[in-house]
Amino acid sequence: MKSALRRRQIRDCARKVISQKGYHAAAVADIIREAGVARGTFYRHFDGKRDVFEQLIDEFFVSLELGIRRVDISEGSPAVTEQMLDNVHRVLRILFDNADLTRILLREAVGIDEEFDRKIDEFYSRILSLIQLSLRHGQEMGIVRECDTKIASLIVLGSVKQVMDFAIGSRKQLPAPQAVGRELLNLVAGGLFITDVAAPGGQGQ
Amino acid sequence: MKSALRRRQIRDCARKVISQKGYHAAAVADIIREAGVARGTFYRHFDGKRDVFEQLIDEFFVSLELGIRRVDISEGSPAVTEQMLDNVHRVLRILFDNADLTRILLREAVGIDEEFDRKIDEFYSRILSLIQLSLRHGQEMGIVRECDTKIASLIVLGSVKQVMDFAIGSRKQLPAPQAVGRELLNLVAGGLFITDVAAPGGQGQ
Amino acid sequence: MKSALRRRQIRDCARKVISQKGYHAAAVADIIREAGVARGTFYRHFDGKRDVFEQLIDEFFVSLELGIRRVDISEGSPAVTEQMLDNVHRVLRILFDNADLTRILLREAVGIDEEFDRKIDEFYSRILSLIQLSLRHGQEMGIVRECDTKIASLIVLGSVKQVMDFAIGSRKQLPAPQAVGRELLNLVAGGLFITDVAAPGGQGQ
Amino acid sequence: MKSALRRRQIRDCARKVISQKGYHAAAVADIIREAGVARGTFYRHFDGKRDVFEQLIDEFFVSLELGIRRVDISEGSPAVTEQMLDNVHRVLRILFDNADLTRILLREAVGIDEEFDRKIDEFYSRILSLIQLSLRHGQEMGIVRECDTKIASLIVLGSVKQVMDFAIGSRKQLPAPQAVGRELLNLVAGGLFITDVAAPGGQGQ
DNA sequence: TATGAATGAGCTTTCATTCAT
DNA sequence: GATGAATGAAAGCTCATTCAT
Repeated sequence: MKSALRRRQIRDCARKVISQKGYHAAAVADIIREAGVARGTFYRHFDGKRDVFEQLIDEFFVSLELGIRRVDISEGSPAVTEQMLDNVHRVLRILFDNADLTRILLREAVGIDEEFDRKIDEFYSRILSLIQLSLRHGQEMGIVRECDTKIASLIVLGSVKQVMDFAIGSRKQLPAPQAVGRELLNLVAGGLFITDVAAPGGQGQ
Repeated sequence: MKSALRRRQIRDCARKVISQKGYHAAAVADIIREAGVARGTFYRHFDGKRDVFEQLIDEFFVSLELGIRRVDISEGSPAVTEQMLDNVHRVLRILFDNADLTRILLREAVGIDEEFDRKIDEFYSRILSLIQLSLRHGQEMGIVRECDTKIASLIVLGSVKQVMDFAIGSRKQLPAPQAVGRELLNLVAGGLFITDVAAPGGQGQ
Repeated sequence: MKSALRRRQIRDCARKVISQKGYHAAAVADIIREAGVARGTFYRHFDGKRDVFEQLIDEFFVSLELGIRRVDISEGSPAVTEQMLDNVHRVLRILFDNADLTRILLREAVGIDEEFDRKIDEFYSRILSLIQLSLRHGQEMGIVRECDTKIASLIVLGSVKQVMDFAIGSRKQLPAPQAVGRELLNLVAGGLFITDVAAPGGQGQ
Repeated sequence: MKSALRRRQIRDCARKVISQKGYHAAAVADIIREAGVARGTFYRHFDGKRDVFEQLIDEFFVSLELGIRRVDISEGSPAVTEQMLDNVHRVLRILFDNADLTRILLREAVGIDEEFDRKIDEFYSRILSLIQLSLRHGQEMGIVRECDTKIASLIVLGSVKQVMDFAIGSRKQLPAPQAVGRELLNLVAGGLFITDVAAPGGQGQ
């Protein structure tokens, strides 16, 4: 059981170091220095730098996916709208509470190698499917207007990612997650801004 | 003048190689092999791998920023809505026409090093300012509803990025830019989907 | 402690290789081949070629400076003349016993770079000060005739260097240090400025 | 004939650059920049960096060797002592007047490669022979006392080199060559082995 | 003759990983 | 399990030299 603790300790240090220096700039030497263990110890617990990193990401993926509950459309369950908003809220909270992992996901996990890119693509694909499913349910229940739900889900995802990226980037101080959540929801979920574009599809672009 | 051609040739090869293998996986050796020139030739024209890469990105930034025109609100100019839509269209076209550079921008230029991150952050900042300015103009003219224009601009940017990322990722075949543009505009610009979220701001999350 | 041994082993090989091929011609590859270690091992123990070289020189400087004892002019101490001669003898012995380092100092450590040149200049400055001090003491005691002790010390140093350089250069076989020492002393110390060394070596060499 | 001028111009620039930066640090690029010519032009006139350098040294050797006249012991010629002193004076003047070449000879021409080392050794050998010959003549005429003329000549050479090295090294300002020459001569020539130089100490050092 | 773009051998250095203790 | 010295493939880069124009 000692082993599991060691593993976690090293993983935490890797998380810290990588979120600060970036995946490529973070050397194994940095991680073990931070953890106060020897090189060999590191390799006893992980297959290598990529491995710790992958575990970090995997773990975060699990957290996030656990935060997203499938919309329950059976009798007596809460309003679909509310369930969707709750999902967004939970996810935002996880992202805010794990700013370093969020940073890693958005900024460091990109472009590691093909296989890793695929893994991340697959994660986002699953997220997109869930969003799309929710939107479809909303449409079925007449509370989401007709649209290409594929693209709509991309917009939801992209918006969350960009807002989080901004929140992370502005080092000064993170905006309160509640505030960000509210704004985001008002805009994305509540209806956007250009009030009078009557029949946008008509413009023949 | 020959020199400029050579430089361009190498830059084009770097563009190809990096968009295929990624920044870190692409070695200078790969670039010069692709270009069919000697090592020294590469270093005669560029300070190093990072330098070509930076030039690639810089050039792309210029293209993109040239594609975004400030909204003209003087008498007799086209409707603000139309100008905004034109901007989105032009940018989408540039992104689609330079799928490899777009891929590089979205997937490879992230996490190179701190200085580079800053450069990209600054680019996005400028873009965000332009979007925000347009939205403010729209509000002044009563065609964009009241909202936090900062976050709204993040949503516009994030949406475009995510849609493009998806378009790039689906290797099979890129969706027609027109189609993507239309959908995106309908949704982002025209108003979103959840029809009846009455007063989401009230929930005080 | 193993580490210190490795370090010494590599340093010794560097000493051998550099004294044979010269600083510039000696590649790190040559040193590690001689030492039978991997590239990484070399860089684990030294910052680079310059670093080993500097350590080599530093170490030699220490040996040499340890060989030069300040002239003791208190009651009951050996004659100043004798102490001066002893110093020259000790230094000559060290130089002869470390012919390779002497060669490195005289022939390879020159013109490496500005900083190194300064380091060597400083070493010689210290030596010159010691020589000058001895001469001054000799003058005070009336056994060294009046002269510009600054230039006199340059002459002593230059003579030793040139004689050693010659000894090293004649690859065939080094002259016996005793012989060289005796000649040198007779001429520099005995015939030069020390006025009353009546019949210094009996000239019989 | 234009060609000869070009050659000289480039050689002069090489002289300047090399004396400032050192042989290894001075790149061909530095030399041609200083000379304001193209790379190809440089290689049209010289076989390479080593070649200019060698020419520089060769030329200096010629100057120096021209400055040393064989001692004339025929009837009616000036006193041998005077001829010897004249030689030293002439050489010192050349060295002082060409401080940059002197610097190159003493500090940069050492340890270039084996062949070059040999060339320089041979130069010094010739100088040593001339010195030794003078000393022998002096001995024959009873004005130089008995000693090992080989080592005595090394001492003369080493002294001059060291004094010049010091003069060059003290960047502040070169001591007047006359002063240095006088000091040097008083000590080396006057006080050393020449037995009957009546009152060399008188010249007010 | 002058030019300067092109060459490429060869150098230093890094760092993820292995393995004997 | 822990250690850290050793490994060596692989990368970036320099610069003296060549050669087509």
